[in-house]
Amino acid sequence: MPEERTHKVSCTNYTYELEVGFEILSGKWIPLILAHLADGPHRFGQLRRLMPDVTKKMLTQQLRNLEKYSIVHREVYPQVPPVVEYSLTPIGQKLVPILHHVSDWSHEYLQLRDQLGLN
Amino acid sequence: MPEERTHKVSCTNYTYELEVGFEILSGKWIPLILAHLADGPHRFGQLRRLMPDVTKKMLTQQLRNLEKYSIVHREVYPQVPPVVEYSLTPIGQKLVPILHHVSDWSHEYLQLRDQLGLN
DNA sequence: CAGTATCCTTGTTGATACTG
DNA sequence: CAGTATCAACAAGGATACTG
Repeated sequence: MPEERTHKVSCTNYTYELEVGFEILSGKWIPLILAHLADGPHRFGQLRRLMPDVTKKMLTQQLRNLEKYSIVHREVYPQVPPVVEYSLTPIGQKLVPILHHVSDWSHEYLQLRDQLGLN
Repeated sequence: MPEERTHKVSCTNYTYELEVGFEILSGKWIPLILAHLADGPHRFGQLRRLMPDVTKKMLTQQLRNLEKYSIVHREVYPQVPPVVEYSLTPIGQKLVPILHHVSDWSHEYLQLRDQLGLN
């Protein structure tokens, strides 16, 4: 149980930080990429096989964004053919519990909708 | 401390639920709207004043989406002029801790970037 | 293997004017 | 007050071909 918040949730810092977080997390494949990297470091080709619907272009683009934000580390082993390994940075690791919470919430949400016979 | 997960995070159900959650949360003004509704029910005009950068069209559109997903309840009081009040549903309430976590994470993230002198 | 480059389609957001 | 309707602008994503 987290400690009670005494300030209104919509104070300026709070909403600014909220938007920062969601901006980093926004992107069609970002949560999926993070979920896979949460299992450990992966090579580019491994990620591609885990996410067959994502084109190389999009996978590269979103990984580069995550790298720019220091969420993901990109390690290049200069070999021929090249080997590139992606992994979560320490601050990236700290996003993982949030992914769990979202997944848990969705689970409950989907169950509720089933119960009510919606959709 | 949440209990240890024994399954790989990227198993099918997990990733599906992850995407459901993030789909509901996606939309430029969604987190902000939810943050304000977390403080209690608000009328349309109140929300507008709290979010002056959001056009009426976008505010309506995103509120209607949240209503469609049963995250938000829309109560119309048939008066002239009309009064419409928006509030979080029970399952919508359960999203609030996730917003807190994202904001907390961002706070830590921004501090770290400051420390490292990045950006 | 791990990308880039280019072009194109689609989805999202915004500006503005109008309404019960 | 709480919206709609219409159109325009822009951003995000995808298909395909090429490369060190």
